[in-house]
Amino acid sequence: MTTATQPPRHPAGLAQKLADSGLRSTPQRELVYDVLLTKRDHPTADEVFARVKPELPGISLATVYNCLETLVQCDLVRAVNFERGPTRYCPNLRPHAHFHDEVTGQTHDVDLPETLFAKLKSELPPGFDANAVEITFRGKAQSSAN
Amino acid sequence: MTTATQPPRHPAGLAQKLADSGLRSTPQRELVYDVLLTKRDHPTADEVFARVKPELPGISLATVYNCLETLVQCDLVRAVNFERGPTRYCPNLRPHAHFHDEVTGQTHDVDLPETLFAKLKSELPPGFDANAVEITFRGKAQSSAN
DNA sequence: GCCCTTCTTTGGAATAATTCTAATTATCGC
DNA sequence: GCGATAATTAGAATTATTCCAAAGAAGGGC
Repeated sequence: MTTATQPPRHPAGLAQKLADSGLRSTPQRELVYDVLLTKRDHPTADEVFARVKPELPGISLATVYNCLETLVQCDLVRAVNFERGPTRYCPNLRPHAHFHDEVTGQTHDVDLPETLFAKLKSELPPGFDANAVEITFRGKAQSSAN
Repeated sequence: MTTATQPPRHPAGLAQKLADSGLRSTPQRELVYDVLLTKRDHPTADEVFARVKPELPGISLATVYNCLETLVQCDLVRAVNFERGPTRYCPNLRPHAHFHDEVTGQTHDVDLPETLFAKLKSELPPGFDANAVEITFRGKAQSSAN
């Protein structure tokens, strides 16, 4: 048979962004990124590992951690922490907040107007220069739909 | 000599708040709380342990964790998490945000108007009911003063 | 004041998430 | 194809925290 390449399910941006940082595109990195884009439910490293393994059975958990860290470094993915829970990963790059449902444990993205982020930064006392703001809500969401 | 009692350096509120929850006031709890009130630099459990030990050499780290957890439960102290770092403790009960200085690693309280917290909650989509909002800034602070 | 129950503390073992390490494997440019 | 560099792997190590079972206080009723 001929060497037919599988169509990549991930945006072409990945290889480029990696190259920008002097890094290589690898099957592991592509697949981890793909998994994040496919089901955007803020999975933990363990969950990503579980989703990735069927497609690439030889992959190790350490590699999943490495890939996730790499994607975060390349600004393709955001790491989200809630209290002491395991780090979760989010491919949504727009500025947004997170809502943590205390009942289901699910994390939802909440889009907020840019102006609010600006307003928050403007409230800082003089001498404080923020380059990032993180906003987390905790409470109950009516519907459990993602 | 007479049994002169040391003046408690912690507010009388502690014993009361504990009693409200059916808990007892103990030297360990008093001292841990006192340490938090005395130096409000958002110490970790380890740091609290180190500050408490000279006064109560027999205290164990597990007890410090227990006491801190108790104080949080009684709403006398807030637990603050920043990324994956160890939990820090804050006796400031006013609603406020935290500014994490990337250079020094210090955490500063930032008072924000109540209206801003209300505004944030009002931006949530219908069906989302938040009972807490956490705001964390990350950046550089001009002065390293606490 | 003593007993009983309940609450606390304690030290050490256990756990969870993550990072580190050293060795193997893959990839790129020539 | 070769050598240098980068990436992956398995497993050990680390960190922060929680769990556990036993020993130690403390208050209430009598």
